[in-house]
Amino acid sequence: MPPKSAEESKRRLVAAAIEVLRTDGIAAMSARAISQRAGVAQGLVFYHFGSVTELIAQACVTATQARVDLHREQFAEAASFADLVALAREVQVAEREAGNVSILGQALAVAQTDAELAVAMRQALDLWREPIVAVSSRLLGAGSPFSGLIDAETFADLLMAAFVGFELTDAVREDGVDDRSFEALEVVAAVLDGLGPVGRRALAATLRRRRTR
Amino acid sequence: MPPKSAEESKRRLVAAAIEVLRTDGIAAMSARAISQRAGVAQGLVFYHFGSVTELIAQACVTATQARVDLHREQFAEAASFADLVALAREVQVAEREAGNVSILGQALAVAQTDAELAVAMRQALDLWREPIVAVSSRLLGAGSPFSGLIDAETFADLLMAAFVGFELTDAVREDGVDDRSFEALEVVAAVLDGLGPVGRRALAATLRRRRTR
DNA sequence: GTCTATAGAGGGATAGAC
DNA sequence: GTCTATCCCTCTATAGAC
Repeated sequence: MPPKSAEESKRRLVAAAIEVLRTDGIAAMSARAISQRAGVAQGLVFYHFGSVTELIAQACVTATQARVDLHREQFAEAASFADLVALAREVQVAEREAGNVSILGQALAVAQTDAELAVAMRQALDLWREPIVAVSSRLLGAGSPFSGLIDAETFADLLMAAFVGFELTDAVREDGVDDRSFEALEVVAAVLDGLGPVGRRALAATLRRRRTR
Repeated sequence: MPPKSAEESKRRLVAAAIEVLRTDGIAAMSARAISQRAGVAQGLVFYHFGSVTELIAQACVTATQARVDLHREQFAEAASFADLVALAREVQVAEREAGNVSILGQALAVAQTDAELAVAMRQALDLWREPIVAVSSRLLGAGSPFSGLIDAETFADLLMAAFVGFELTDAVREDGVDDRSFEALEVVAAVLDGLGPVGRRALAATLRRRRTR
């Protein structure tokens, strides 16, 4: 059998790492488990990546990049809070299917006490952050009735944190995906989108009161 | 040396488990590491708890119970959204100090693929959930201008998810605790609390439009 | 570049003395 | 109830053949 190419081996290992993380969890991650699923020798993990941690790090970033690209057009189209919630719901379903958010959550947990993995997780989170900040800027930036209320970057960070936390907490519930959460957010979005001139004036007045206090 | 009591050994093991989880992370959890820090024989982990996982599970629930009790009075006093945000900030600081939210996050990650641990994590989350639902009910329930807008339980679940996600994502950032997030929430809370009659009417009108659509 | 084999450490869990 | 000692397994990482 001719030796496979280096790129092919690395690709298979990265794909296998995601698969193992997805199906068996972070506790089951090992060079043996990953290389076996990849169909390559265990030693290649260290030859190509140096350590298991580094393989996991690269796998998380690579997988996240692919998932973000998948939703890029949808992010570009969202133009209201209702759109944002609908998008969040679609992304939640799609990413739960692919297991990517769960992967991020599990890797994040390890990254709490692993500086090397923390660097990679920051990169992965930044990949999601970029399109989310773009949407948030459209909804909260100049020209919107919420301009100056909340910083788009801060809003995006809160959204992402909630997303990760939702995925982790939801998995330990017995009743599966909690549709009520998204329904509640839909109501909030409808209110925010539907605020007429009167509502906006009241909002502006409240903000003025707060600023001059 | 006289043998210590069973209760004392169990107590020490539980405390040591939390300590190891807090300082070295979930990846370093082992019967050896825990028993060494507890100053007892390694075999006692299995004698008293049956398995390392079960010890971790009980430790998480016990530790969470203690932390929740610590904040109970503050929860009882919160009567506005501003109070809620201020409370969240205090809890965030206190729990970061104690590392309890980080512990929950890491245990939750493992619980994604460990049914036994998932049961314990549901119990731990429910301990936080109870006082949070109580506060949420006061803010969103009958008599409030938001009555019927969002279910208190759903709101509480979202809050908790955001809290866990915030702790996990914040830890991998280079700039530490992001105060801007809480400042942003303070603004939102002030708006919600400060909505006068006009704002509430506008809100009610928006909700009516949505319901009859 | 890929493979097999293995060293060396650490882990879960149990047996049996006290 | 607690301890020490141990079995057996899995893990990371490396060495060396091809």
